[in-house]
Amino acid sequence: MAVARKGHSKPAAMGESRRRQRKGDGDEGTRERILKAATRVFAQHSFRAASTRMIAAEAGVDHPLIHYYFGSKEKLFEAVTERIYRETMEIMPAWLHDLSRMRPVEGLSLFIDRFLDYYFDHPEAQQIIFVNMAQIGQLEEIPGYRYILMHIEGLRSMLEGMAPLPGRREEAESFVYCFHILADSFLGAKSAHAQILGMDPDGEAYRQWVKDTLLAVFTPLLEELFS
Amino acid sequence: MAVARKGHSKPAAMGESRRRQRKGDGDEGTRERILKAATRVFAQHSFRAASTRMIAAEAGVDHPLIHYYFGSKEKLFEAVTERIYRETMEIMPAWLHDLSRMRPVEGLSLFIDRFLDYYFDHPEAQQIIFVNMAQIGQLEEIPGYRYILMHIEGLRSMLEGMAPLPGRREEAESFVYCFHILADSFLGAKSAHAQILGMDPDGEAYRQWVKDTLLAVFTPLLEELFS
DNA sequence: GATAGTATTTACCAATCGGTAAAAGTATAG
DNA sequence: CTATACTTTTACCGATTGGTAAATACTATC
Repeated sequence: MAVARKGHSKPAAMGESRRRQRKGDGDEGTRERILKAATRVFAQHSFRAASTRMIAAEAGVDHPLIHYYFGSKEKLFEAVTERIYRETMEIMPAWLHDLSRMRPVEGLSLFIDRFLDYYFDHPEAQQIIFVNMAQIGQLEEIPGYRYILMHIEGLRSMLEGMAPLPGRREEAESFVYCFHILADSFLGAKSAHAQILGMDPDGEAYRQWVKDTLLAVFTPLLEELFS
Repeated sequence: MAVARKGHSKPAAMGESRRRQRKGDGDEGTRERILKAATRVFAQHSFRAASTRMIAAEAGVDHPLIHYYFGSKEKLFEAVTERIYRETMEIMPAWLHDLSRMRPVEGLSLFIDRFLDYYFDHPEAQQIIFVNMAQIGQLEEIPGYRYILMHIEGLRSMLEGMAPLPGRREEAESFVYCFHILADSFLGAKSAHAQILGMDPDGEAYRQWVKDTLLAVFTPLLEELFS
């Protein structure tokens, strides 16, 4: 008779034993494949709208495996948001590298390039934030939203720690906050913006439009802050 | 035996016959109560995440009445978005009244006040746009998204027709588009922003923050456009 | 009061949801 | 080979989804 576990066991023990049973899939391990599939699905649908069956199908596994490895939809979502938060916090400092020795507008341009480089390669982060944004602060409290708030706050505090942010404090804060919110919309709802603009959401033209638009809006404010 | 209709009949005939059967509810008519309840529910949940049962409960009716009056969830959503689009298009010109004879920054300030006055009283419009934004342009095509796109486009073209929008055309377009996207986030996801800011989403402090923030970001750009 | 047309309620349907129990498969340790 | 632990699959549960059929309630007209 199978043992009835509560929660789930930690299959990460056992050293190196699960890494050969997959077809031609680059042997990732079931847990990792579920996590990656969940990241993709949660990037397209809010926590409520996403279903464990969709994630299982995306990962090519049977849906009970999700509960075997993660226990619940909530905990899977938490694992996804936690990883994204951690990875983003690791990469963020690189975006600021050498910016302080440049002139403000050039620094902003380079920052936007680095920022867009990363998020066009890892769109899920901004997408997950965007599709769940309307639910944050609402009555229904979902574990994992915590990491979304920390993500927003992390980006904000990093940008505010950005070398020189002089001028009136309130305007500097508006600069940082609005930059993030705008970028989150352009990257998290890119298919909508691209459709409105008549562009391919994954094409170079859209990327260039995002950069030009952010520069056009924030350059005057930046120059005012430094005047 | 009851007649099996396909679709649904048009209960709007019969002149004046349904307006007395409700308790103390201000006698609205069932159809109108469903439409208003649907507007509230669709403002909090995306089209997919909202359910006809939630709407029926919100309206205080049995859920088959939704299909009796509107035929399907899609058509109900379409009715909601169509009305919001129509009402917004009607009110928009008033936001621009007398703005052209003012100095740009003062005009922007007054415009923001009128804009926020309306959307703090009618938050559903921006909320519905926001919670469905990520799905627009995606594969799944939902009737009613059309009105959302028309809403965005209408606001954009109205603002661009705003008396003088001089300067480089691209920057003027960035101004208008980003203003709308930012405002949509501040109003459509106000509970999230308010939580991040530690404010009450329906309080005067948050409204003031929105105005100050929009002014801080767009005043320098506006002045540059007019220089 | 009978009739006809509208409005509402009751009872259902198949599909899908998150989640669970238990059997079946698979590998390793002794 | 056997015992054991881990992994995967099968089969289910109750709840909810959008939607429908049919019965009932209501109201105005004749």
